[in-house]
Amino acid sequence: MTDPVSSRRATVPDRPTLDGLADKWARRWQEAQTYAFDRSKARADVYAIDTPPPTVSGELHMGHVFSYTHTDTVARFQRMRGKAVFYPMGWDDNGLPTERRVQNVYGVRCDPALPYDPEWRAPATPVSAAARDNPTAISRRNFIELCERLTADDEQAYEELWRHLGLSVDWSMTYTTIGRAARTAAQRAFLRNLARGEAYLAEAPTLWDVGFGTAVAQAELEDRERPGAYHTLRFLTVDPGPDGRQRPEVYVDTTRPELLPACVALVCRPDDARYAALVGGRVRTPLFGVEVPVYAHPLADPEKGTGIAMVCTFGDLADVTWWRELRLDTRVVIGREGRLLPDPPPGVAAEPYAELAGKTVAGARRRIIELLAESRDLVGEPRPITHPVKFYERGDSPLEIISTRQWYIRNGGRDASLRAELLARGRELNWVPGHMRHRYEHWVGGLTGDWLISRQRFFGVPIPVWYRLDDAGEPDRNHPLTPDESALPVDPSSEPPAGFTEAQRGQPGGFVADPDVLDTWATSSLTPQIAGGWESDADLFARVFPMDLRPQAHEIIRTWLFATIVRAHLEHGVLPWRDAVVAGWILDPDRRKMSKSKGNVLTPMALLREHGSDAVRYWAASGRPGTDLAFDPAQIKVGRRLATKLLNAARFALGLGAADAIRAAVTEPLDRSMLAALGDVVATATAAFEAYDHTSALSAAEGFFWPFCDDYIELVKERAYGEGAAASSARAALATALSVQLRLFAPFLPYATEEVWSWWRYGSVHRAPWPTAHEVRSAAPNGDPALLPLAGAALSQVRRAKSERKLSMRTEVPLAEALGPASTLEQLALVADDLRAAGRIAKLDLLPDRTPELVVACAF
RNA sequence: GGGCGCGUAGCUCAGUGGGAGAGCACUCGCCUUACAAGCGAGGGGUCGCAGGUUCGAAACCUGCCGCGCCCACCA
Repeated sequence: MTDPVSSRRATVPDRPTLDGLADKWARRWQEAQTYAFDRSKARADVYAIDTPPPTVSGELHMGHVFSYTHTDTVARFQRMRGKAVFYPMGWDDNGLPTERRVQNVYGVRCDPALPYDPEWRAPATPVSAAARDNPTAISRRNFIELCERLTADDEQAYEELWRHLGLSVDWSMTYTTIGRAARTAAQRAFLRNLARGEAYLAEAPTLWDVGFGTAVAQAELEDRERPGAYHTLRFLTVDPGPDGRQRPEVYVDTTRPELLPACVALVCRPDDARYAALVGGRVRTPLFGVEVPVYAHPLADPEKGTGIAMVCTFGDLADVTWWRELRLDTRVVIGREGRLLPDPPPGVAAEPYAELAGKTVAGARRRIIELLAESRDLVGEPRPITHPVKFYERGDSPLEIISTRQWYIRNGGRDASLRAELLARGRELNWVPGHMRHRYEHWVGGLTGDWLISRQRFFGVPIPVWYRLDDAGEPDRNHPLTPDESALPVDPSSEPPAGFTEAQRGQPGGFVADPDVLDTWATSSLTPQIAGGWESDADLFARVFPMDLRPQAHEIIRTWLFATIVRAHLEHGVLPWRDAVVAGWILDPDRRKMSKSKGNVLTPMALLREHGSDAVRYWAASGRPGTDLAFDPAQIKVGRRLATKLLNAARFALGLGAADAIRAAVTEPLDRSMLAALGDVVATATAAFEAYDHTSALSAAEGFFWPFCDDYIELVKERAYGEGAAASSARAALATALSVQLRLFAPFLPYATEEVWSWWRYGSVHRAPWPTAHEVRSAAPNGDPALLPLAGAALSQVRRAKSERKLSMRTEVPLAEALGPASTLEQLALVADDLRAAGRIAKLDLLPDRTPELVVACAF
């Protein structure tokens, strides 16, 4: 039997249409719980997906549609193969993107010093640009309420889009990264890291975003090309030595003259003869007259500027390296607001510094250039350059480096053995495509420090820690107070630690809360644990963890993928998943990365409504993992054509009575040939899906389907109309082919296939078993796959004869002669009746000939 | 500066040692009772360039050119 499900009389619409299918089936799938995870299945029978929770930042774009469709095709394939597919959705609503959006939409800023105002109401509509520039200060709690309100609206819209697109998600398992489960998991994991010594608190130079007022991590940096200028400053040597052995002055190029009061040394390369005599001596900074040492260090680049660098605390990461390795002094001048501090650092005279105090970096730079020019310590004119400047990837102003106290998690950045373990995890992971592994290797190999996880922000998971205050009111940061895991999640800023009362907050002998929140990656690095019920649903966790698949974008290998591996390695000692499939970009038709600002009219929902979800999914599925894909409306139209064709071909086959004939014997050579070829297609598509090559699976199915329609159906049409064994053979083959092809297309075109399935089958095609080559071949044993292409080629020649004479295809051919090798003609004889019927050939002669290939000559 | 990937028809892309392909676009036809939102036929490429390996290279090796992405220490 080809199908265990008993067939029923087909009920086929007269004019099938794609319109309205998404609304109809999305609702029915929800009602029928078609995609519900069956948690009675054991781990071996589960396929678990660690879905990327999209950032809740206003709108999903076509890039999301692209990559989430890929994952959905995999989920549907695995489900049809009999796996219980664990496919939750998450929303990443925690963190800076949400805060920024709240600030912009409502024209507010958070001031944690303000009291909560329960009467305060946000503007009902997005505010003007002017209001954004002069934001209203509101309390932390008011601010968080706005974050929650805005993300709730967005998440509803996101879900609607995903449902319309047809993602086969189990929506009962949805999580958010600010939700209770995520806060609990993030705090629990942090506390365990702390208990094992993997999390620690340290005071150190930190990358600092002035705009957001928070520290950021190495993984969140990006370089941007910015205009700058070299300023040549004149330093005087303190002691030129006997006979002026050393030069009396030295010229130093800097792009940041405003950091002159923070200068702590000059550095040149050890082998640089120009400055060799200076090394070990001291020079005096211009304007401030501070004596600083001159050192040699291999990091100095003789090609840059004058070849000798001014080291400041801190202008860039090289300064940090020199400061640490050369044990330099610390002279801090830049504060957390990005302005020069009111007081000069130790050893710097108050008088010229007062000219700079309180100014922004840019303002201080303008003023110090004037001062240096007046004192003739600025040599020549500033020379404009363009150079890469470090930014927080979501920030608007260049990062500063400020010494602050922060929490870190060990990630191998300072620990060779942990780094080696994490590199080994990367090699253990199955990367698709394989070359994406390099991104991981290089990132982990190039780490310069541990993972900074604390953020001086508001809408995030609070760091679950308090500090005891001594009698002088000073916090004891060496012995943080932690909650019991059973108390999680906690908000230390509104709950006291065990053994204290709220009245003791901030009092000597009492306690104080750590004011910071966790970086959003410190939560989203736990998505397998959050979604899988870690420590809250042990039964579920055992069935889904470690997961099978992590689908994600390549630009967050260094963040999300790496951080997730770090957390699972530290907590569970395993990889969090077996396979990582990395999606490519969506490009504009002009080959540039598609940007939200340019995406204007291309909102996903508008495209889904205009072309239909199956059509958009078809376009998305034409991109393979790791490969960029141009947005192409023409491809969407092709997808729509395919889905429409599927409806019409099915309508035709079922109209012939194929549904009732599905169990009849397939006896005719052409029918057996078609099914033999289809068996090969099934084998190809299955192997492709197993290798996450959904594109090849689709093209195999599609490559079969069009000739099936244009040649096979045309060839058997006349026979299938008739009576007897030959007719029922055609109808049975049509029914089997339809059933198999619907299932092959189901992962890509879930709506059209489900619609057709509903005309004649029971249940959902998405719960039907994935076809097997064995199933198809046993329905029609010993088929010769070559017959159908041969018959198709012969028919094509007849069609060409008519086309060249500008005749209708229904024109009768009085006589056709088929010439070719005897063996070919023997094969053709097996399908000659079908060929005559389809070509409207009155008389067909088969004439053995020395022509190497079949030639069909038509006489009219 | 380092790494990774890409370069095949006008466009979007398959093809990894033996016939240069698909879809779209284009041209010419066809009311053909599943589908005119359809069908049939056709034209179109020195496979980025130059060497090498091989009986044979779009494919393998080397170099170069161009494009993209990721990373990199702001003097």
